[in-house]
Amino acid sequence: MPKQFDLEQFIPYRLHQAAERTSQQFREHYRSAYNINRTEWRTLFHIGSYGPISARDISRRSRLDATLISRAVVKLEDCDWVERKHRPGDRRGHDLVLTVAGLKVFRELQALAGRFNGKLTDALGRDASRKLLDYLAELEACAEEDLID
Amino acid sequence: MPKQFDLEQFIPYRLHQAAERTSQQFREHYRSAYNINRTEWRTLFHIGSYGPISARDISRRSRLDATLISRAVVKLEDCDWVERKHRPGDRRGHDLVLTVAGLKVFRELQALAGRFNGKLTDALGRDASRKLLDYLAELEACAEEDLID
DNA sequence: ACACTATAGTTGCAAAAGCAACTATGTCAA
DNA sequence: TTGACATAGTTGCTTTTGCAACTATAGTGT
Repeated sequence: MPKQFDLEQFIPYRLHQAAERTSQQFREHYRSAYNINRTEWRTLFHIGSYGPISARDISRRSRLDATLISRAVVKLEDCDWVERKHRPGDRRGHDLVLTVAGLKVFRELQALAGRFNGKLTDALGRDASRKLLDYLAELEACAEEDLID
Repeated sequence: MPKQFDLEQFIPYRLHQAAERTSQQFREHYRSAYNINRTEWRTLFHIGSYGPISARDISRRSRLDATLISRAVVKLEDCDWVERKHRPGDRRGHDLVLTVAGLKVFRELQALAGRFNGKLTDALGRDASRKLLDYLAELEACAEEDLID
């Protein structure tokens, strides 16, 4: 290995550890308060933030498998938080929008996420937080290329 | 929400996205080359890097559920990459060590991980990479505290 | 009209992860 | 000693995720 490879400096590993730990409390909250899982809150946020939007577009944006979004939408419909309407003239996809109840949940979770993120950002410092997001964007771009010989 | 909360700036979300994308190629490799999963390579790396070590200590270090480590160790034993020995005087835990074959796999994957990480580090720059790891450590420490309310 | 291809979404199945309950062993103090 | 508690690990079950195959609809070219 080139210069003593150390697991603790392996970026994908460390990113995953940091992601797990920083999201844990947030996950506990949306689980206990709303009985939804990660895919479901993400789907809710995508519809709330970018809707009307199709399941396929949520899948592309979030890079989650279309299957996951499909099931999440069914669940969110069952909760009466999301409605789907066929786009006029195309019976394949749907436009997904939040219901009034869904919007309420979205706003509550969004406010919580904002405060949550605020604490992380404050702890790190505004400048470092911005740099962190930049680094992450660079890494994501970098991961498009071939990283294995 | 305080100042237009944007999903794309939600640190836990972005960390997870970056982790997924940067680890994808590495995952594909250890899957196709060695038929192991994430928990298994991590367990292998912990034993290779820090062994002899108990399953419980791997669980603590990696923050993976003890169940996962237990099953991973069984799998790695089946591959004849890991051996377990009772610690003298305590029949509860075991010391886990790599076999010769396991060491070979470990070294190969370790070398690959080193090159892989090197490319990420080079893309980001040495200085930024170091800062990134620092930020991640800070965030992980921060996640120990109460971030909700 | 017809075949061919692309798109949107769903279903079924399998792998992976997470949780609670369990066995077995060790520790400690009354 | 023995009773309470702690530790290490395993088993069974459920949830979550991931993949491949499928239906249905739309577009394209001949």
